[in-house]
Amino acid sequence: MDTLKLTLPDGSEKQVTAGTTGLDIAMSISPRLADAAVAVVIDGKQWDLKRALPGSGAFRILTAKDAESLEIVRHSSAHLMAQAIVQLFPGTKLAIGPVIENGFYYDIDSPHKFTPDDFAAIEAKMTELAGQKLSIDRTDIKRLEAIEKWGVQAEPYKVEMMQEWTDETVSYYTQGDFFDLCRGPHVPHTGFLKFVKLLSVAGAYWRGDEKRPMLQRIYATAFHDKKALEAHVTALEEAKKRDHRVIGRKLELFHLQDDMPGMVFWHPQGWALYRALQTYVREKIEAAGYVEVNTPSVASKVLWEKSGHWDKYQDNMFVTESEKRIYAIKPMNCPGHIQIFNQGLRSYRELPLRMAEFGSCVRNEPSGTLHGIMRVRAFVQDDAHIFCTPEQIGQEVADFCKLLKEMYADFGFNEVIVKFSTRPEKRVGTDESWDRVEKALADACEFAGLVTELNPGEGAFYGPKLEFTLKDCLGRHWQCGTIQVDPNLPERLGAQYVGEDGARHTPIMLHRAILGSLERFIGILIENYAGAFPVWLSPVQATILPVSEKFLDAARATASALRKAGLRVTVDEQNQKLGYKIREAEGQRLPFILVVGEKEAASGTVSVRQRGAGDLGAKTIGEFVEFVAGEVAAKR
RNA sequence: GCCCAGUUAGCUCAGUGGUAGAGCACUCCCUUGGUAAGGGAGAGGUCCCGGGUUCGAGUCCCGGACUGGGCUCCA
Repeated sequence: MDTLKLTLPDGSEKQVTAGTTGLDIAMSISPRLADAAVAVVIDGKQWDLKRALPGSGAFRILTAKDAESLEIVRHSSAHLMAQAIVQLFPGTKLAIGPVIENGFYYDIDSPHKFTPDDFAAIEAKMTELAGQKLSIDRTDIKRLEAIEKWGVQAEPYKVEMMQEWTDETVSYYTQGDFFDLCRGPHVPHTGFLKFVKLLSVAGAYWRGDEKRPMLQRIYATAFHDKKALEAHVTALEEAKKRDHRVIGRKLELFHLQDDMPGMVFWHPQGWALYRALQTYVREKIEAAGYVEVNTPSVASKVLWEKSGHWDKYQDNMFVTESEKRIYAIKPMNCPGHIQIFNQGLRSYRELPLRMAEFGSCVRNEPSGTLHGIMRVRAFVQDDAHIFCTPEQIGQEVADFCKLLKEMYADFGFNEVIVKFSTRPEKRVGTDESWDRVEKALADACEFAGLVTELNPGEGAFYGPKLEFTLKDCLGRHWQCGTIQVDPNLPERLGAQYVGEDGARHTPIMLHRAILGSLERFIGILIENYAGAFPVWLSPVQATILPVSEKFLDAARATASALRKAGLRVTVDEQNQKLGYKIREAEGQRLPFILVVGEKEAASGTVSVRQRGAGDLGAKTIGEFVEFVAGEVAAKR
């Protein structure tokens, strides 16, 4: 009889006969371990507890203590949710139910229209099924038999998937009278699935294809224990409190209105923040050798035809007409920048030419995609186009990446993910040119020492791109920066320079943005800081509170002195007690609150209260200005 | 654009076919204050828009707009 050789985590070796299961081994160690075991890992592969081990190798038993066991619990929870839904709502057809970050979902097709009101009943049914500790068992079956077993009528989605597979056998898992096609592994019984919460219901196209049927997707999450589940729910509530739309209103940063969807009205406070951000970007790019320009918002159809936008991007453009000529509002700044490049004869000596613009763009985005100020129709990009030679791409991409990381770090974003997107189906330019440019960008990444994830087919219609995703303090991902290599547009719009050889050449154009859109980036900042902006960005850096109306003039004089020193300050002129005004200013999450009363007015000082630190005592105006300058310089 | 759900005072939200409500904010008056809510009075509504059912619609039905959660798309 065959024996398997297992290496346990402590390094010891164990010989077992073929056919032994993980559960057998757990049991031989201790019955308590056997009870707690979720699954095992054999030779790096997760494996059902009750399934005969497939071979020799490193062996581990997964319990709730192992992070990877949570995925298995969630995967099994998806099955349990499906079981509950099918029992409660007969006629429901199942599509897919994968594990995702922080939970899982199941896509279903049902005559019942699910709403959050159904969640309690589904959760109750799941709890009931979990309480029954139904054994979860795997069965292998010939794929063609499985197609019969499921049947096109009953489960068209499962059948469609199986028809596309090429494996000879597939597997399914049974719990009670429910079974579901699945690769596994799963927990041994439903008793592991007691801490589940349904979160939301949403539409989702079958296989993500907008031409296929719309299914109902139920999002949910599951944990090993009640405490972890509750902590997650609390975290979701915290994230909700950071919603930029809620904070934006509370801090009077901006508003949106129904009759002009996707357009932001910046209020004085929000605009101060916007300008602080813009000033920062300006300083950074000027130091990095960029020149700033500004180009018209509306351009003739003729230009968009030449650039290719009319063909490839028309659906997203607002088009208008005047005196029988057709115009479109610019959705991008690149054609405009080439118009500036094309004025006069350019020399290779001018390259690389880094042309920046806070480019105001308008894109007619589908209504369903709009979201607060994160996704709007009118926005400003911290855009720039670098005109360079093919040889300069590597250095320019490397310099750009350095600048980007430096700037993200100033906001406390230290983790950046880079994606490499290659040629899409809808594109301009020859395959040879795409080959060349994709290689140039790949080489540039290597030169810059970037680790990239490949994103095939996701490039812009004119060229391949890198996309930079930052992680905020809640661990959420935001794609912001991008750099795109474009040999096509300069060619189409006739950009040329005179080379060292005296001949005319077409430059390469690098489209690049670091923050992406200022609107979106501010949305991210609001949520990242929960409205408590660092002093250097804060719309109001300090507010001055007179102890009573008698000291209003002294407060105003202080404000005027601080404004002269370049600080953004306000005076709280409300006829209220000090405690009330402090409470309100704290609610606005301002970095500094300055109290001016009899003592301060007489000595030319302010009593400083710093956000998070409390009362710092009295400082002269000069001392305070210096203190703030230090905080600003440190980007605190 | 697609699926589902929402839309009531400036904001957050109650209101199951019969006289539109609360808290906060706002205005005025009193109070003139020392580190997270002083007191009183008042004003504020096309119940998203348009149709329909009904003696009667914020409430039920249909259509539309917008918002939200997602999907597709995307900065």
